[in-house]
Amino acid sequence: MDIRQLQAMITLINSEFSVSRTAEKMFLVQSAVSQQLKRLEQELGSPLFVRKGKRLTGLTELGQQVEQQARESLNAVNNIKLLALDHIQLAQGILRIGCTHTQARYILPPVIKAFNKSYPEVELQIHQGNPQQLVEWAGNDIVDFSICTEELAESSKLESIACYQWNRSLITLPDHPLLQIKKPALKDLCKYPIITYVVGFTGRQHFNNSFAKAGLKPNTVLSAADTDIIKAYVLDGLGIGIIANMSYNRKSDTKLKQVDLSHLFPWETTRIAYLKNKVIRRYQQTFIDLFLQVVRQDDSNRFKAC
Amino acid sequence: MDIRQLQAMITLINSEFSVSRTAEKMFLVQSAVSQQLKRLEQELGSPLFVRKGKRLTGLTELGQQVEQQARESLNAVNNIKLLALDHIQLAQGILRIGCTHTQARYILPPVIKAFNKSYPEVELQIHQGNPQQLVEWAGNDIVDFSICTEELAESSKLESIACYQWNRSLITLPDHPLLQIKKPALKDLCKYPIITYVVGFTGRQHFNNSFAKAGLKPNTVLSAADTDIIKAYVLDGLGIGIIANMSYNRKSDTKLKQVDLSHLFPWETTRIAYLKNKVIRRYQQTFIDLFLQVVRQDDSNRFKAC
DNA sequence: TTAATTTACGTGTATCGTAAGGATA
DNA sequence: TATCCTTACGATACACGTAAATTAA
Repeated sequence: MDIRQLQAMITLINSEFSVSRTAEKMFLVQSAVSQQLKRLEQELGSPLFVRKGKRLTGLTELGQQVEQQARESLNAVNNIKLLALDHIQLAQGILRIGCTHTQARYILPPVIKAFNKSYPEVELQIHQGNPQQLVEWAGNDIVDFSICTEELAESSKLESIACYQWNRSLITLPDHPLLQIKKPALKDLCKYPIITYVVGFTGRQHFNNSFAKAGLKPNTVLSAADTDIIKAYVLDGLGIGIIANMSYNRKSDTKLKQVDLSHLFPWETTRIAYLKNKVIRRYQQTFIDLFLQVVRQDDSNRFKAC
Repeated sequence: MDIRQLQAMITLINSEFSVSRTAEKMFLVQSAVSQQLKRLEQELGSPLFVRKGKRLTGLTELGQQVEQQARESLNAVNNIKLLALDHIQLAQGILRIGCTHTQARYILPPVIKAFNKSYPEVELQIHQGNPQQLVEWAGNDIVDFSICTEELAESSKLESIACYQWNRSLITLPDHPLLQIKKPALKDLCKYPIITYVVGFTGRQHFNNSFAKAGLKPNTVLSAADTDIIKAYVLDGLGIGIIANMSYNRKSDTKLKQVDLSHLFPWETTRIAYLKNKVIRRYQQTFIDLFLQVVRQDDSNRFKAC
């Protein structure tokens, strides 16, 4: 048995069973991959793949069992390479971070600045996506970590660290009547058109639940995946905004007033998630440490430590 | 990187860093292994082994980290082979069981009889040893399972299933004065010379503790690793025997009287231990099932189910 | 037909074995 | 000196690429 054979099998699975795309990804010709897969099946004595004529369409029962072990084996082999790279002290490489717009725009900048100072040779990649994608990417080793608030329970492949907790704030134009109320209630919010996040993003599910539990129906006129859009429409007078409180910036958002709403909604926990059993390189650990440091030392009262 | 290179590394570690013995075990010449190790180190870019001139003497720091991952990778590769073998329905192979004399002599016979009936093609090996050896053997894949009462907490490599609980019995010649007492106390036992297991075996540690806690000192005139020896000396009139209660056989031990002592000593748990993460072949699972079935259906009142 | 996979065959690379060269106990 | 490990070199095996055959969409 050969590592490349196992690699071919896993790449094939990750390529929807297309041998030619697997070959591309492995920098080989199709026939080479075809042969590798054939040899693997021959050595094991049973087919691993379901075939429709010449096309591969899926895994046999044995194939599914083998897939698990193959992934573990390849992961361990990859860990060996990572350990060796780290040992040579090469503070070089790529750091792939998955996150939502909110993270990329409002939390990460100081972290990335500090990280780049420590490891100028490491290429930083920010992969922006929705929570489902973030989990998928972390699980399939497309990114090194994902910074997630939702969907984490889904994947047993992932481990995660709780980083901070946040809640929501109301943002309005300076002359809005809601600003007269010190602690607005849910039913106060329902009187006005609301602009907030789309479902699946940034705690939108819990947002909905809070109203539903109170028997209320908010008048959500617009949903967006990122806070900048919400702010723009609030400024435009379309309605009131309800955003994650770390997205309000006292200094730059001078045309918007902010009111804390943490008495109305549950606290959300943001976590860094990464593949279980995967070795974490030194610079990756540094990134995590910096991230935690930044959110914990932040004195803007935007997050709560865990 | 190549599986054989990793295999060479692990075999080397398991051979006290002798390249020549590693080569023998791998059915290669020394130079081939030497080259494999060299290529592995070259690819990783740092030495894995500490050298004294040309001799290898140990692992570098990196080597130790790599060893962990290499073992995981090889284990997964081996699991793939096992899964494939099991899939071909080959009810053939070897089943290597580690156990003490007590197990081999008094518990296993009916299990082995039943197993052999189901899988006549499987070669059964009983590796008899002391509890420390049993744990070591299971941990290094020298045996497939070990049946252990002690020492299990030691190794985090192992998983185990609780099988049954047992306690001790007194055995004496038919005319012994102790037989007049219905429930002998510890101090009663101290009046007579005692024959029991050597330290490390069959609950001897807890045996000692029970007396120590009561401030008593038993008069142990002879210790043996197996019950047959103890019985022989009791028959010889050397003293009273204290043995595991599953070792007394009502039918064959007619010249010895037995008194239950479970009111005096803690219950011991016997477990089947096997390597974590290792795939269990179908016939191995059958063996475990048969073992559990036998001890749970046993009506001789010798064990307690868990 | 087009796109994709398998099979056949020749080439090049990489690993093994032989044998010689050093190093250690 | 005897044992053990490394290096050099030649042979062999094996995986890859080219190209033709086969099959599905």
